[in-house]
Amino acid sequence: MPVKETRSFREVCRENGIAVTHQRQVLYEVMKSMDGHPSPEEVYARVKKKVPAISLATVYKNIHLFIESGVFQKVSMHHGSVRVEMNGEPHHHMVCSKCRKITDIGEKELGLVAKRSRLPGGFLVERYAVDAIGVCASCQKSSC
Amino acid sequence: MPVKETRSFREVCRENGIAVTHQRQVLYEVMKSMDGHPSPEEVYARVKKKVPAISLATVYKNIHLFIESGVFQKVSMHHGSVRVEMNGEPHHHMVCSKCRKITDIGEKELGLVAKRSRLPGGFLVERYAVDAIGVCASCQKSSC
DNA sequence: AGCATAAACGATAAAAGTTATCGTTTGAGA
DNA sequence: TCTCAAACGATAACTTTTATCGTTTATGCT
Repeated sequence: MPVKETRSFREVCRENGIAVTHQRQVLYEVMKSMDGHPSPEEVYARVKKKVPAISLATVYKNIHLFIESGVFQKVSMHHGSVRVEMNGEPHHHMVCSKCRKITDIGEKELGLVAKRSRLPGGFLVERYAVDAIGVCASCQKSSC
Repeated sequence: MPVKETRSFREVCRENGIAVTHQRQVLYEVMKSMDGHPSPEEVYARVKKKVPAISLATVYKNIHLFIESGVFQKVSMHHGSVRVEMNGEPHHHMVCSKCRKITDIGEKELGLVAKRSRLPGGFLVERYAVDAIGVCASCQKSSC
């Protein structure tokens, strides 16, 4: 049994002022062991094998907690609904992590990018989509 | 009334083999006139002012049609459920537009990025999330 | 260790976003 | 103008996520 891992999880909890529960710990360890970019349902299915009585709500609540605490990250700023792009010009996005606003920024203004069309594994690039994730000017001013 | 716009919409429809309906045309023009990255609900609210009887389902169906036809684009490829990132190393993603698989790629392998922490408008960058969107090796081989 | 309290849990209802169904209406080509 | 496939509106259903609430558990204090 990995004592070191256990300790680091307890430390993570202490740092963030959250309780060390059995469900939380198993969830953390299962997620750590998963490759790729699982959805909450996939995580739930895996955790359920070890803690059959766990609730999906608990999985969601703790995934959020881990993300808020910075233990894990969201792959994308999950926009909640489909967003449509009508701007035909090549550009990227500034995404505010507080208010979720998406603002266009031109390729040149962003100051990017090596334009490689082949990546390792033979992946053929059609386009790059860059999100600069941070805090917009007005959210920096407001306290909330 | 913008005859030129009307014509270009008719051409778009002809190119894609879809009918020119009143709802479709109003939807197209409203979307063209909107700044930013509206959600289907926002588009629906706007279109409803001009075509009060329009159905939300029609808005969804046509937004999909426009995206499939390449008239507009999706802002982000991975939407549907939250995806969690457990890989702590700085990296980005290769997203296959055919099979939707998301593969990690290290910052150095990608050969990217200007590390600016301030962007125009005072936007404060916390991190960059880069999606290289294209076709993965196995999808290049397969015909479908 | 025992106890009080706040936090977390499970079950489940509800909300939000999206898709499917189906009967009716409409546009495109003959 | 007529025919028929396509598109429409209404709405049910489905998926994902969040909120509610009564019960259980972890934590800090004695």
